[in-house]
Amino acid sequence: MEVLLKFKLNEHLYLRDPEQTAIGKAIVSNAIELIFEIGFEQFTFKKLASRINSTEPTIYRYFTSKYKLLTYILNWYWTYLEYVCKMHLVEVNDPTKKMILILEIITHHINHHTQLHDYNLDHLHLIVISESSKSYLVKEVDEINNDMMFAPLKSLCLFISEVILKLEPHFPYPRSLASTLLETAHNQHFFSEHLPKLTDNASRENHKDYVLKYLTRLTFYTVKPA
Amino acid sequence: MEVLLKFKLNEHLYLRDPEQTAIGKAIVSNAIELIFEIGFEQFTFKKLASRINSTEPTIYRYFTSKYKLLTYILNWYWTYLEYVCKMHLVEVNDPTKKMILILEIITHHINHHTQLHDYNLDHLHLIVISESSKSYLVKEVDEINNDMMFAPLKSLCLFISEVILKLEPHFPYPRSLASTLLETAHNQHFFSEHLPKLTDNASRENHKDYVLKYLTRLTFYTVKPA
DNA sequence: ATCGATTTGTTAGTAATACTATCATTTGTA
DNA sequence: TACAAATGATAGTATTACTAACAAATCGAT
Repeated sequence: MEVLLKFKLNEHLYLRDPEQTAIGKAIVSNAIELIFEIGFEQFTFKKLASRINSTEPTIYRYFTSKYKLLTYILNWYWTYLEYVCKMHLVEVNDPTKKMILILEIITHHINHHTQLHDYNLDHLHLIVISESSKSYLVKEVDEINNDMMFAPLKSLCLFISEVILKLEPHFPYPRSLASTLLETAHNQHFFSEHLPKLTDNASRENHKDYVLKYLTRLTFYTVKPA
Repeated sequence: MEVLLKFKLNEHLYLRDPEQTAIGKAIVSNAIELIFEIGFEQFTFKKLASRINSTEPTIYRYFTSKYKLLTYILNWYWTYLEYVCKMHLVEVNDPTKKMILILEIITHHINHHTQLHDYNLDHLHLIVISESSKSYLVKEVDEINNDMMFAPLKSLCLFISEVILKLEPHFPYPRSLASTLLETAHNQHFFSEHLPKLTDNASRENHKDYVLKYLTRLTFYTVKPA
């Protein structure tokens, strides 16, 4: 039996569902690799087309723009992350242990690289770190949001906030802390790697370990009552 | 006597110093307005040129690209913010009061809109919220950093980290907390306004007040010893 | 007030980007 | 085998991100 993770994502994200065809899957997985290699600004459909031995119009038949494709990839990631969190937390009862697991998952300490999918998760993680904010930091954010295109991120955030509330039922900022942890996981990793003066990681390495320790302090001190 | 704030910024940021000429100042102040109005993605030198009744080549004689111009604007902002922090903190001795003032300044609660400069600070604040991460979340971050183009942000971060250490001398993450506070001030403001499900501000308004309260909790709980 | 240097304006041009249209070909499916 | 759907090939447009070349305006020092 072959098990394969497939997430049916919001239909506004694509014209043709890329999960349904070989070329669609090639578009997404090669987009991840290409954005990883050259960054989102340099990434074009023309370059992607030539990488998969296809043509621009074919890619446009799946995605209307590179922003939509990026948002699709990010939505896949958020959906995947929530799935992994739920998998790991299902048999854990202690809220503290739950929270630690969540921090380990969002900093990519837990090996969730089972081959249940077609994408390179290490590269995807680095894309999320560098590019995820570009999907919502745009003038069109409200229309995009109306089309539910950030639903997976909101859902993950809600899930984490519920664990935070189990930890401390009267904590007044569970959602903000959840979104802060997700965002901070990204920017502290990026800073640790590229702008280390903005962090306290003097080692110039072990970015994931550093971020996990910092987030652990941030979380458990912030939530506990005075 | 006329007092005017002028910051001499890193020379790698421009070809010709925009503070030195009327057209240079027009480029920067109108760039702030135009980016505020249409966002950085839609912003072009051509549109900016027509807004100041000039031409593209003139702007290119000051800035080599719109990214450099954005980085210039952000550097002006970080330099300005550190200046304002130092102004307000100079006669305050209590570290807790210092820290509260810093949080008020970075969330734009303190009226630092004295007309000592040519720029619209409210618009600049909103640009910083939406666009600042785009200056460093690029593939060229390491070369840009080598040219000291993030020095003002690092300097501000260091300044805040020193106040954090006065609050709690053995706190192990003063720089990370400082950079987290700056980044979180932006993204929670943005979320509160555009993606409120990622926050606990149900009011759909008073974003600055909400962010200040949240950051206050985050800061003082995180730094204090267990 | 004049000369020379610097800055700006004008015009034009290029390569690349972000698409779209059209039609031929291939493929998968009933 | 036939038909629809997907893909490929080709071409084209408007815009963007620049650069070149030269003329006009301005500014500073004498």
